[in-house]
Amino acid sequence: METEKKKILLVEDDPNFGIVLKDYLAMNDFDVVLAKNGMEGFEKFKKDNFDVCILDVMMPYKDGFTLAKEIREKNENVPIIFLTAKTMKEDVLKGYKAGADDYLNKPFDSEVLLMKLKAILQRKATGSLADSKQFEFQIGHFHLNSKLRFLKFNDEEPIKLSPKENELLRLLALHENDLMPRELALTKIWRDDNYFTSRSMDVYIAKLRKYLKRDDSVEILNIHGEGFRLVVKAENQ
Amino acid sequence: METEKKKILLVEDDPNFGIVLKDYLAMNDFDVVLAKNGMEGFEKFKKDNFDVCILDVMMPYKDGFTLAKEIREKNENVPIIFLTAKTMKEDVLKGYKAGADDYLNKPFDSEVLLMKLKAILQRKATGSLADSKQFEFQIGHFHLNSKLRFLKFNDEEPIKLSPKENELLRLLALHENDLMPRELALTKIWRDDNYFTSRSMDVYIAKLRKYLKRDDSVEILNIHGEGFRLVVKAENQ
DNA sequence: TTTACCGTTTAACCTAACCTTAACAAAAAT
DNA sequence: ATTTTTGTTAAGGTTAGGTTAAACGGTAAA
Repeated sequence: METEKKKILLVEDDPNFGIVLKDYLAMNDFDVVLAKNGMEGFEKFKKDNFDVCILDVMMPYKDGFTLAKEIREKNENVPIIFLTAKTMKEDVLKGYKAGADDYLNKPFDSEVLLMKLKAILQRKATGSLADSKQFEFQIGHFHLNSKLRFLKFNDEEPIKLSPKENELLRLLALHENDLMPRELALTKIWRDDNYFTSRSMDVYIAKLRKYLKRDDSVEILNIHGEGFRLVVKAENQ
Repeated sequence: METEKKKILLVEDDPNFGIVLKDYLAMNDFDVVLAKNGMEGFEKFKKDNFDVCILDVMMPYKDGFTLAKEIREKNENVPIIFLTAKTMKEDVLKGYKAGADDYLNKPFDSEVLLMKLKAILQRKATGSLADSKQFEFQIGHFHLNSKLRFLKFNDEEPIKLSPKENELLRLLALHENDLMPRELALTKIWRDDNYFTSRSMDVYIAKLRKYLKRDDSVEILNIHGEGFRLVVKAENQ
């Protein structure tokens, strides 16, 4: 039985918004610690154990992204949610979002935040621990947005991905340059490991290869009998 | 109760335009202080408390970005709106980094400026957690007034929206450029998530698409099995 | 009361999206 | 050489979504 309140570190420089959000989360049975800038946030993070961190990206002195990196050095697993301005251009945010467990555009719907918190804590509780949901990736010249299910190559029209394409590419990206075992994808995405699901997966590998063809520095290699490897060759730029 | 007029610092080097804009804002119940260059702007900023700053970017001696940085050093929270030439793109990004809350391309629609001012002041007041409080949206060239239930395209006759059309578009606008999950709309608007309400929602999506067709830069995309996405493409002309 | 109107739901039909399975070719392992 | 695994394309079936029109139900005008 888990009767303890979940602890949230909230780092937000706007004092009005910070307090409103803190109260709202407290009302919904979270234990919230509010820090009003990146430095204070990091101090508070070191002194306690948090279940989730919610970081504003745009803060003076130390932005949310920098803070996230420091937090990651201390703790690889704690889920991080970024709050970003809606007016920021996507390419500006690309870098920020990569490495996030989730993000929300400000202003946002408080119910959506609660949903996300619930989902993240649920995921952690059910033991799929290291699998906290990172869903944006830079893959060579591609940008994968796994939440909106699209793959963008430079400035081209985004390619829409089907759920299976998306999950598979995401799993490969999580193991970038490393082995992504067949069995892992089959159990995680297909929920069953048999001849047919295995063949189905091969079909999806072929589809992904077709998409990724436009960037020579990216390819999916097979390791016979083991699985696949998403290889991103280093560029000179 | 907030009966005080909101105080605006307007920094604009073109004297004609500056005076016209000042008068227009004054007419709309703002208390406007006009400065005609960056240096004068900073002096006036130090001597008073402003709710918003509107800064022209291109000014002699001290440009708007530089001024913004100085203002930020004094006050981390005051909202800043930039007025920029339409052709600038790099500079816009630079502006965001300096901590802009919004920007407008010159020449601009004075009503749009009012809208942005209202939105920003609203956000500050409510801490932007105002999912139930935001009723006006700029959607590309459209303006949605969700309280009065109309959608206006440029200067055309406003389109009257039915309650369902209105709520659905509002929910999409709240999630602009992001996923608006089917389930969210169904539970929030239809209060029930079943086959029929889902089909009903699709009908309303079709209606909204028809309205939005007159602006090429706005569209409602479907994310199969997940929900919809109101996409507003950035203008480049 | 009847009629007209409006917003909404339901129905119907069609297309697009998605996933699996089959089939055959190529590569790797035995 | 034979078997197993993988690469790839295409056909098939299922479900979700796009769209239009008719049916429904409530309310206001006649």
